[in-house]
Amino acid sequence: MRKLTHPNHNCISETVLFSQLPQDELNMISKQINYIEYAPGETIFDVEDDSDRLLLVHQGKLKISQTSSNGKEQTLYFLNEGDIDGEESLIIGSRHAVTCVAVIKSRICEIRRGDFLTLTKRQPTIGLSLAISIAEKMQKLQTQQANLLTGSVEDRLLKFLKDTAEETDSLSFELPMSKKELAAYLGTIPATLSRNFTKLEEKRIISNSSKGKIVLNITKIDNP
Amino acid sequence: MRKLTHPNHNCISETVLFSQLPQDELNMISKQINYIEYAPGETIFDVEDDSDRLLLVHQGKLKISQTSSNGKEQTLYFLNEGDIDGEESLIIGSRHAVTCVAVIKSRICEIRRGDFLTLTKRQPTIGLSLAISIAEKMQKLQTQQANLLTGSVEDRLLKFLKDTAEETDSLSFELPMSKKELAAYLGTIPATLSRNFTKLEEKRIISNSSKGKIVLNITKIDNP
DNA sequence: CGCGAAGTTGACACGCCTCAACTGCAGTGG
DNA sequence: CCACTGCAGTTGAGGCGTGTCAACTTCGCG
Repeated sequence: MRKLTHPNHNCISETVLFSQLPQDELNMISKQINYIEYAPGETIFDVEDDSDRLLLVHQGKLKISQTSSNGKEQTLYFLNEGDIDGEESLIIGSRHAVTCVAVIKSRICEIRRGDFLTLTKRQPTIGLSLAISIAEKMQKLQTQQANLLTGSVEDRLLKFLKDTAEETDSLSFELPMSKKELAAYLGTIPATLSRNFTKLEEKRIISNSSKGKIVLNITKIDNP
Repeated sequence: MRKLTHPNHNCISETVLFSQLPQDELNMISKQINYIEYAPGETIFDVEDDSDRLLLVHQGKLKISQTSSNGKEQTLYFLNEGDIDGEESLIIGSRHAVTCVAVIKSRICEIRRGDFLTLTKRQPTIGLSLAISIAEKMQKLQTQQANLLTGSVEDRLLKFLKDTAEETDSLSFELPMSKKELAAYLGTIPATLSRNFTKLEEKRIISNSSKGKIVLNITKIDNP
């Protein structure tokens, strides 16, 4: 990690969490944030880390994962440009068993818990914004994990591909991550994932055109 | 469901969510809550229900479950006396794919979303309380599901038994729910659960004494 | 070119789900 | 009071998906 000088870009004002605040308040917060660059693979925080802070992703991609009692690691979700994370740690304190690492080179604005708490006293309305932010994340996490809990790897993979197609607004796209990472995200291992890609190809649901491009052969994207 | 007269018991003031509010505010909210009794098996809300409201469980036991795309139902958690639920629906609107049913006869205080939103405008600090409440639930849910995602049924069952022993503060206890429900909670089916109970008995980890009582044979409860 | 990681493919075993039959128990009604 | 019914729970047989282990190929990079 490498601490950077204050960015001309203002992470704060672009965030829904703070967008309602008056200008002078924004200026105060700006002085309290750290702007930090992380190299690929670097850990932003992990289980033993107790320095609680809010993350505003300015550039790059982060991965949030969880390691359960038997030692297996499960990817929960990714953070991309503009995403916020760590809202819970602001109010509860440290997050248990959650790890955050940079997937690629990333630049992040960080706000420490203490600074945030004093802010909430001056600006009580921010609590509601925070609640909204957390609630949205919870719903996201909930539906993600519901998919993991039920259904086969094939089901999960297909659902992921459909979702990706929807996001990119195209039936032909590249995977947003490596297959190894995708396996961890889908709660499986590369070997099994590979077989399921083959399955879908044999069923003519996808075709694997040149250079890792995925083509979905579905007339109607019927996601719930 | 059966609407009851206003309870002499005040759900509101006992809830952390509202405990900070002044008395006159508490009185106002009290007029807006509904006090309702649900029979066992009755649905409090489900996927298609869009009447968003906060639930304060006064008596009884409720079950929150989720049905994923392939039709399988997964129990997420239970609500007991004093528990709150539906915080997310207050601010986001309806919760997707989540169902709530009464396990036994239950009495619940309900606050409608609209009423709550006007409340937050008068009392902005309540937003932070709400955020805390949601964040805590999110952590709970997160660790619960992490256990589901990894490890065998046997692991999950044993962990559940240990947790239950810890809660009841005794190595000898009755299951807090039927084995059928426990199966759904552990993400499996009764048949598989039954076999795993047998496994644990053969390993002398538990003994199934008279009348459904479980006895854990562990010198040290070594939960992480 | 050579190294290491990513990805693929095969053999294999095991856990879990499916289906099904059977038992035990509680509630119901004749 | 005792069949009848229905549901919870158990047990068995069987099959499929998935994790494990291992060998091999492919790819990217110094």
